[in-house]
Amino acid sequence: MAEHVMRQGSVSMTELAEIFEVSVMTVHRDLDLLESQGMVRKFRGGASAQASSVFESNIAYRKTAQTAEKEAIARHVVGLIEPGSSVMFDDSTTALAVARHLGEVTPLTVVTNFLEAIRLLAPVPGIRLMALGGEYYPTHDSFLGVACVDAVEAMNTDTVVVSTSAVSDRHAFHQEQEIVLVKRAMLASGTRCVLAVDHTKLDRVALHRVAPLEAFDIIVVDSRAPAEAIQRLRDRHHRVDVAEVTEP
Amino acid sequence: MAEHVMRQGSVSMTELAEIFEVSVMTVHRDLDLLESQGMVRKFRGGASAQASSVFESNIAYRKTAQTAEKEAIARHVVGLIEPGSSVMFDDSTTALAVARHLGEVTPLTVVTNFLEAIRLLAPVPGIRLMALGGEYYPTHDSFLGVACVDAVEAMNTDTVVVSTSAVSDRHAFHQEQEIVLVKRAMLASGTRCVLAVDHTKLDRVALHRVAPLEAFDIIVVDSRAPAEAIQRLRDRHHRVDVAEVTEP
DNA sequence: ACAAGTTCACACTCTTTAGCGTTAGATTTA
DNA sequence: TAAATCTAACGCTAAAGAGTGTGAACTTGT
Repeated sequence: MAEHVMRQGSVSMTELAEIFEVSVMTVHRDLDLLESQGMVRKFRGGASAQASSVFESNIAYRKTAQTAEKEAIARHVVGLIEPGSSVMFDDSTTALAVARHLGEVTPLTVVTNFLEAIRLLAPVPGIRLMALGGEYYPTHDSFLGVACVDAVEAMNTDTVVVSTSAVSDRHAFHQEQEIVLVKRAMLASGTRCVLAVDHTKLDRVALHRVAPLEAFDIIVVDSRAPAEAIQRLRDRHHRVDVAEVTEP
Repeated sequence: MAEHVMRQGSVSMTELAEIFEVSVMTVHRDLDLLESQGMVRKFRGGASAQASSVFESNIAYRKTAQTAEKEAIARHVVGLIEPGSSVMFDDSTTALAVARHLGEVTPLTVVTNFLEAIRLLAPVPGIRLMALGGEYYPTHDSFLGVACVDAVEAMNTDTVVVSTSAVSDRHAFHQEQEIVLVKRAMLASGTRCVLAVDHTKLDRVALHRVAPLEAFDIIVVDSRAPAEAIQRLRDRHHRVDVAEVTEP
């Protein structure tokens, strides 16, 4: 339903009800949900799409996008992690995919500010979980802010895995300042830093520079990335690992 | 079933199966669960009770104990909190009862290291949630350790609500060092400190002293506390609030 | 003031999930 | 080795939950 609102830009309640063959009440409920997630805006009589920049940074959307690619990247990243070491990662859906596989490389110390990952890893045996505190941001389902940056700076892990919303030839970018600060702090406290991004992030930019690509030791992309984009990164002396995507 | 093991000290599988009229398989499953929660010890053919000091500090047990009292205390404590202020609380089941009611006094800033409370409050509108990071302890479902103490010390809230496992005439006690350190830090960072304990905690001691009762501005107990115990606390110039227990 | 739009409360259906027992196979003890 | 005990796998049942629709009450805009 969200997709239909996106395409049309603006749709009326009754129109949506007819298209999906459901009652107006259900349309209301679903749109309320989408609105609370920041996907659409509601107004009397209908709903309209959000600016794309807004909803692209929204969890509900991010979770559904490029799942196959993220899964592939996650599997590759987990292979880079050695049992017994420590890993820190941020509040990205790519990191969440990584988290799902961390039970396979125990024992492990895991540090994160991402609540969903905390929920996921808390019951896993063999994982020593450290949470980064901070102010809770519902739109990201994670803890950010000064308290979080402080907590990151008090730690050091063997591996840091971060993902950013855009990557050019020279820099990694993100649109939100709060998140940029946390990611930067993470990069400073990892012995080895991994940038995990799917192919849709390449050759794009966003408002804030997170860091130059030299700050990362390894860049992991999925195999749907254009060969020439990968080559350009390699030409700049970056180590680029390509994760093979299996599913359609 | 846990209670029966406690009373008998040691029981055989088949005996339990007959008493509760269930299959031996079910007894196995339930005991495995209780064992993973640290409530009992299993051996071939049966199970035995844990030392009482061990299981009293165990979440699974604490959650089921004195729920009516905790509910009454929680309602009273919530009444002490003003909308717009900030509250910090620890990983006690009493605090969890308080958390359930915090949605009634919004807007509010809430700080805690208790994962279950975080799960509970994260979706509540009107609550600005700050999480205290640290190492995750499955037995308490909370974040403790140096990182947590540091995080607490970096904050200041209007009200601090803590509960301890034992309270004498002069001190509050707790049996675990990690938790004691966090509670102490919390007491130091609250403008007003509330001690919330049900009547079973009174006139008891535990291994570690958390703080003298002077450190608390208000002590909240339930109405099942012996009148003379309350009087003794009041004689020492403590403000003691009594929360009326309604349910049986 | 009226009509369109919205929200609330309740009931219904369908899916999911938790708990239990049975059987069969593995492990341990005597 | 034999008997007892434990574990794993499968299917069943009952309870819980999510999603939906209906009608009444309320709000908003013209």
